[in-house]
Amino acid sequence: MHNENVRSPEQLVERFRSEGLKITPQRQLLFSLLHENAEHPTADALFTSASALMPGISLRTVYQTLTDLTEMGELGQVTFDGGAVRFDPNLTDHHHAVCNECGTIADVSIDHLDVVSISQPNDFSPSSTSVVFHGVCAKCASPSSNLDKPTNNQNK
Amino acid sequence: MHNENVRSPEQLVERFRSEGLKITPQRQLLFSLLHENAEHPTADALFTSASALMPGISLRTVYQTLTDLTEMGELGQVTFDGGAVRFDPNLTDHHHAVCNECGTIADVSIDHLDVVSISQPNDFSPSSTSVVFHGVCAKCASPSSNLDKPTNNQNK
DNA sequence: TGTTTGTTCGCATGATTTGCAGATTAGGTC
DNA sequence: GACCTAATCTGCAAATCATGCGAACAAACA
Ligand SMILES: [Mn+2]
Ligand SMILES: [Mn+2]
Ligand SMILES: [Zn+2]
Ligand SMILES: [Zn+2]
Repeated sequence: MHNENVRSPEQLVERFRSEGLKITPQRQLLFSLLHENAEHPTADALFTSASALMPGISLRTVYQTLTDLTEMGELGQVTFDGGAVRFDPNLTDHHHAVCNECGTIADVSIDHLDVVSISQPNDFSPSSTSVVFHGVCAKCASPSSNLDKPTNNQNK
Repeated sequence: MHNENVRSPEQLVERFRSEGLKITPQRQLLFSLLHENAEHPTADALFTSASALMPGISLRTVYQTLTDLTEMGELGQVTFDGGAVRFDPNLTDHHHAVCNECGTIADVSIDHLDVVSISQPNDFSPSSTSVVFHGVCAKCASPSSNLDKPTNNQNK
């Protein structure tokens, strides 16, 4: 059982405590909202979710905590097409597929070898490579499941 | 001699004329500034260049013209890491290499990439795939040519 | 030269994110 | 439990990038 991607709220509490940082209700709430969250939420989306559970929480605090986590390497950031920054609890090396219809962003794991074989632009030493697929996700493509198809395209 | 990438100022003038659009000095200036421009400039960078040659030109007009060209399919747009939109006269299918040192953005020909072989995320039908390399460009990497090394990292 | 209609320009506004400072509180000490 | 203090939270200002809007302007044409 490997866990290169966990970051449970408990682990984050542990990390914060070990760094001498305080465990506040706001932080704990955000830890839980991020836990196993594969939606690549924006700061504002997390603020909305958080506000429902903790009325009065400040958007500034959400940004602050997300920035802290990012600087600690406990959270990833991605942006697509100039939209707002999206936060990604998935710290594994992976890529993304953005659906033009519903706006969902799915993780795409690519075998390391494949990417390496591709990363060879002349005169350039890439330290990282990101691949973004734009298209239509399975849910939006299947003509049958048109009933529960999400239509909230959350792109900019 | 093929020219899948030209868009000379003259051609754009022709295109605009054929669409019943007017040929203004502002538009002509921007056409020339974009011609064979491989710098992936932002709207503001183009505004600065344009202002030097045509004092009084409005940033609003620059945005307007760039948007028009984009909607006409005569200009591409790319964004990196949440920075400002960059405009790309290179309409061929290609990718980009961003230098962490000097911020330059180089085109990466798709010939070097076998993207098709990699474009197979499960349950997803990609209509386009973009690859971005982050790293150090040849100029910044070579220990010899440290003299004329550009240091203007224009990232956000 | 005059008319028409698209264009330019300046400013307001929207969206996202960060800076700042005072109010608040977590966590340790007695 | 009361107290202290540094860290944190919060509200608001401000920076950046981009777009909406309307009045002034000018390209195209008769
Ligand atoms: Mn992801
Ligand atoms: Mn390019
Ligand atoms: Zn979809
Ligand atoms: Zn460089």
